Amino acid sequence: MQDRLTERYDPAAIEPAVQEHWERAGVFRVTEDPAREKFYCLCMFPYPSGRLHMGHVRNYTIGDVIARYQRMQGRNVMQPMGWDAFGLPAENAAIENNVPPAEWTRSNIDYMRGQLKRLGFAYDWDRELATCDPDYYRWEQWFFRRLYDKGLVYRATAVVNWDPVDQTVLANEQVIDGCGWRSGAPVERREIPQWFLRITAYADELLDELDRMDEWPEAVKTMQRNWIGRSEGLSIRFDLSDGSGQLEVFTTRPDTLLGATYMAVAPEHPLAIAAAAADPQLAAFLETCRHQSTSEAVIEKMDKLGMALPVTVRHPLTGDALPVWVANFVLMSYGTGAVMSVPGHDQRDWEFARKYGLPIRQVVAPADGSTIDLEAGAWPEYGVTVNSGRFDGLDFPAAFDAIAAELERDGRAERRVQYRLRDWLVSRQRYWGCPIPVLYDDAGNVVTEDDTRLPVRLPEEIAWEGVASPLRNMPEFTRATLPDGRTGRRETDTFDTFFESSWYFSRFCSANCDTGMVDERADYWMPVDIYIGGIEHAVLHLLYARFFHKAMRDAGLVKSDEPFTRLLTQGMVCKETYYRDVSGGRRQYFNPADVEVETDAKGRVTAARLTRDGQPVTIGAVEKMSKSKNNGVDPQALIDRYGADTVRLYTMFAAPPDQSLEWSDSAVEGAFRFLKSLWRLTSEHVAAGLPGSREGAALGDDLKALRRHIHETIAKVSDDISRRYKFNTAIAAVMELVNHLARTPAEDAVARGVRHEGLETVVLLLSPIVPHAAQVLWAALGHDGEVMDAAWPVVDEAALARDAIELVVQVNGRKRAVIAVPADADQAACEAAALAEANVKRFTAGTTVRKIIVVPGKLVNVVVAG
RNA sequence: GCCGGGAUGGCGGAACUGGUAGACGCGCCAGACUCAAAAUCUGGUAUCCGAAAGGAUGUGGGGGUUCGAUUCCCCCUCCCGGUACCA
Repeated sequence: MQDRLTERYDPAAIEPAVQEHWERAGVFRVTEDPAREKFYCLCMFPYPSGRLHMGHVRNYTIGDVIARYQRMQGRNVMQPMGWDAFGLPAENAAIENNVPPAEWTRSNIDYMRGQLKRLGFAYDWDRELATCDPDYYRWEQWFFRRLYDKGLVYRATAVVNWDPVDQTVLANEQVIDGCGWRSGAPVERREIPQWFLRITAYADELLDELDRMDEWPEAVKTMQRNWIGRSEGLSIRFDLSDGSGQLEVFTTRPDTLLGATYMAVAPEHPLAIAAAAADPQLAAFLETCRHQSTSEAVIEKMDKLGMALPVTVRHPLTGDALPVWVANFVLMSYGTGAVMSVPGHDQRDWEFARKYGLPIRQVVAPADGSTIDLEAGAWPEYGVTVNSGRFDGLDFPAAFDAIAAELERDGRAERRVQYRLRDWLVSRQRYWGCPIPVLYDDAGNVVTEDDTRLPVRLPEEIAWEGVASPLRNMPEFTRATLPDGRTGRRETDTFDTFFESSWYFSRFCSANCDTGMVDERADYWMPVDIYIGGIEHAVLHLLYARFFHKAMRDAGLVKSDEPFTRLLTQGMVCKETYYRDVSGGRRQYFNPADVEVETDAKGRVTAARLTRDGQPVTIGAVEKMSKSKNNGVDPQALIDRYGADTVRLYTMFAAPPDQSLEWSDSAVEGAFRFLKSLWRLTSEHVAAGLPGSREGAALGDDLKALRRHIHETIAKVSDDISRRYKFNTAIAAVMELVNHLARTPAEDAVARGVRHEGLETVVLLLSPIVPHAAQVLWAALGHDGEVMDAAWPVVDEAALARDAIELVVQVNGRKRAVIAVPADADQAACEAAALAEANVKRFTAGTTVRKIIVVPGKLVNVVVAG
């Protein structure tokens, strides 16, 4: 390590040298040490899409800052990294470039690993894993069998998007305006048998545990609670009028039962299908429904359409005949595929009833006696029952109980707890995933794979023809001998990639274990102390991972109830978009790197043109960096130009981690400028020789103020990093300190001593953020060893003492003056000083002082009247 | 549609528990250095009035609570994330 500073800050020279030194010394390799407090710091692992994007840089810098800070607190810190390597983009690359997914994925991993190393992240690379590696996925195949034996796995049919031209299943993302993204053909719904994990068996625990997860953001917990959607209600069976059977529905509002005026069933409901056989018009309607999206967002936004079925049901209380309709918004996969419709008290039912002339009845009224207008819309609030015969005049719980009791007595209903959460569909009809380890005998019966025959390897040498998974056409894969020696065939579906990402954090603890899924080392490291990743994972990934962890716990594999003690959700990285309208109403997007922006005298953006042709482009919205909007800024170009430390510093400085970040190239320049000036200040300081001890020397007012600032900054930055996770304000505080250090002359030994203390503090406080520069500066300031192993600075309470403080003086809440008072001034003294101030007198003259509010240490507010 | 989040100078953001709105940085303007440019340094920079002192206005819009509201409550607009096969 160098100990004399070059005059110029040259990241291209120092960063590779420092990284090489880390690598040689193996400083990030960790093992279990029961004597030390552990800290497991984890970022959501990346999908190896090709190159790092700014979202990755931001995510991993946040994690690295926290990991390095915890290390300086003396903890045994583990920070691993791996690859969420299965997924759809690899198949798209295979189709587009005719390169096998395995090859594409592994070369992406190699490139991106290099980029991560170039950024200087403190990872223990010995623990690296890729989920497409058979040594990884064999254990989830093994665990699938444990879940199967426990009854937590089952096979049932589910609806998929089917592309009739490409003869393949499409992801929701691949369906654009109801058509396949490649074929352009209208997509069909198709029901096929698929594998499910019984996550609903853990619904109550997943819900209840949220109350004890104090270190998760409230927003994420609320979203998970709503997603699980526990509700208590009544399951009611309506008799079909012709006596041919019953129609079962679930309702959370039995108090509105007397207001039910029709029933609605899903297009796939047996009643609808039966009726369509005799009615071509109905059959045509069901056919249009068959082309409907499977996505909730699309279904809920489309026109609500329906048709009457030639059947009625009997109301269980009144005996009235209620019509049964088929409606395109009722989901077969949710509940029983049928709902009772109460248009008076449900807005969607109201709109449907209005559209088709169905009756609307009021059966609940506001408890305060006010009236409602059912002509204007439904009234969905809780109130008191009306028009409900012998059930009139009851509030919600009383009406619920009375109606439930009567129906239960007759065996027509029972109270039930229902969840919005559905079981986890883990089958994917895709090639690039972990093979589901089951087989079928010649009669089609399910046969689970034997542990001894695992892993079921995904063939990687494949010829990709067309767009469908090649597995189905590979007899060498599908033809199999069953564990008992009979012939059969192998399942060609693969797991949802959320399966892999649901347990990788446990595997990191015992990454090289080849005798089990995890070993006892996981008991030392788990749970993860802080998990950092995008807010877009608030529900799906984080709920699946919580469930999987509990399932592993119940299989005796891990000990903790929850996998992630603390969660930090980062916002997205955004950038302005630039485009031109091209034919067909489409837009051609241009990358910001290829666009020049014009500004007016105030720096306001007025126009943008394409550098290539000098012609204008339209300035679009600021959106999440994405391929489709072509607004990604390549971090590599910035790293090459400014170095890793500048990129890290800028991403941490630009916004707090949980907010979205709008990328600005010029602000990166500012971060670079700051590092250059810190470098220069330090270099000038050490060039004059290191100062001796300042022990015992008295400080003047300026130096006292500087020392106070140094120690206030230590307190502020420590709190910002460890409690608030506000790295932007931590950096701002350090910048202020550096400005203060630079403008305070340091000519004599005492002043040079204070400056030395200040520079040491700055280097330590910044070292988690800019570790390369900090290492070199630390050495230059006269220290041996790693700055990351130096102790975090400690606040000197004595340095914080102040003689005088400033108080704001307000008159009627408006700031009129700032006064200085002794730090120990009492309330009366503050009031007197405030009232004596000339500008305060101006506003109090000729008025009566009603009261004076003194907020100690902050302000005095004089309330006057007249 | 539903669930969650957000909106503050020209821009990113700060104000942590209801107490000085705009810290820090970018940009811009002026000046210094320079033959010149770059780099660097110094000063200014919410808007309006004013030479200044100071004053008025101002945190997406409308209302409310309070001595005092970016912060708490109610209503609304727009933007973003998720919506179960993108990861």
